[in-house]
Amino acid sequence: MQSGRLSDFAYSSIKEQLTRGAYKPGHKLPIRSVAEMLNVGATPAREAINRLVFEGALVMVGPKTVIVPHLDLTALYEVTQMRLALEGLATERGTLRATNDVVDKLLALQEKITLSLDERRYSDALHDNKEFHFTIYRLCEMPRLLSTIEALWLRVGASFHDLYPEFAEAKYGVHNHLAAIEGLVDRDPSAVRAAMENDIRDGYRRLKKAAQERLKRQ
Amino acid sequence: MQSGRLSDFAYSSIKEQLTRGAYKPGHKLPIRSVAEMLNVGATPAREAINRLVFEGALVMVGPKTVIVPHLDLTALYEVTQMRLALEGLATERGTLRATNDVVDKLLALQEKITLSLDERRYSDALHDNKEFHFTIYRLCEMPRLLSTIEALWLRVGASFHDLYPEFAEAKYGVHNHLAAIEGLVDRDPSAVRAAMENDIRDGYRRLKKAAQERLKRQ
DNA sequence: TTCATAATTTTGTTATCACAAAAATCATGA
DNA sequence: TCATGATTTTTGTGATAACAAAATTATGAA
Repeated sequence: MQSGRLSDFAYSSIKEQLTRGAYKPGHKLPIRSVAEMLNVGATPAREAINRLVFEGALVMVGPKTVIVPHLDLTALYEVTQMRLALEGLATERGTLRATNDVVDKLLALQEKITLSLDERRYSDALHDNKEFHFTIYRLCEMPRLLSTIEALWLRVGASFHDLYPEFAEAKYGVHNHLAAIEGLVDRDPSAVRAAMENDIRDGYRRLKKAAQERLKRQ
Repeated sequence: MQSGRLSDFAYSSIKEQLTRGAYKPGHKLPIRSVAEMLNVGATPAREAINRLVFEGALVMVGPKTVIVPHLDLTALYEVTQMRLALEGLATERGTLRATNDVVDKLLALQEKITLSLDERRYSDALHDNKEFHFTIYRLCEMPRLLSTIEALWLRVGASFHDLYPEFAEAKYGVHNHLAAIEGLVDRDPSAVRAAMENDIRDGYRRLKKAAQERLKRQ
């Protein structure tokens, strides 16, 4: 179940819950409740929560209240800009180190994604979509860059997770992913970057639209 | 002296020490020592240290040993690439919002920097250099971007701080800063970005060279 | 001296407790 | 019904102690 530090276990657990959309925006995360739920003491729970606040995955709305962040279009925009810059960098660097094995893996992933979308298994599609992106980003072998990008994904993932299903419906991304794969085959950094940027921007627009509609309904 | 949370106080204190180069690379930071030095309990000290480890400003070299990172050219390169991407973004966005007041402030800062360099007050020069950069970055009003950039500065600042004096000697940067100011006057985003990128790259090269020479000497 | 090993000290982690402050609940009056 | 103030509960923070494991030092043999 858990190995080593309880703080890390608590951190991973909450993070996992967040990326699975287990908590609705606004949901409170008091230390003692988290501690009880995970069967750990207050100290590891506290540490995990604070770390997630530092990373921006959770927000403090009062001196003693940490919640799952509400939809925040400003944050979404800002994170998108940072994603374009950093994932663009990772993509260009990665393309130069691409191998045929990676291309095959991406093709397989893309087939899985398409299948998942057809069968409306959005959660699976989103999971493999993330794997698709990070398979490319991992190529550049820049661990610090990678962890920064991961933090950005978590940031929007937390508050926008429940929008992803309606976001995935549109099947945006398929075309961009295929373009990215073609660019990788050609070892053409700027082509792959353009495809990935397009993917990020499409996602941003779709997510923003869904968020605006939801905000209007309430 | 300290207001509110002791953890934050401890965090800021250590961070301050790091950016001032108070600790040599390899210096150990055991919880209890830090706690005693800052006159706080173990909990705040522990929290501050862990946070700095997460951010990459300190490194864990064993299950129970946290040290100030040694010179690491790989990390320097990686952080530089991220800086180019993120500070480039901040610069372009900021340029669009530049005002004459900001230009005046930058001119004043640049005069201070030049004076400090002439009088060999490198610490002052470096401080104002940072202020110069962040005065531009603050313009875009993207707080999440800004804090990410700050973390990057801290990252290299910690292990490369004692190289900055010999780095500053060369007076690199002056020309780039002036070019940036001119670009701001013209409200020309890509001009300012080019100047800032050049500044970052010059700094990287100088720092890398100094680090290599030092590594050779030992 | 050098290296492996044993003894000792140091250290990180976690649970627990006390306290002050914040948040929630309730009561009251218009 | 709603605002407002008082009361109760909940909560984050920080100190402390116990424990296991790591780091350090001491030891001894080759």
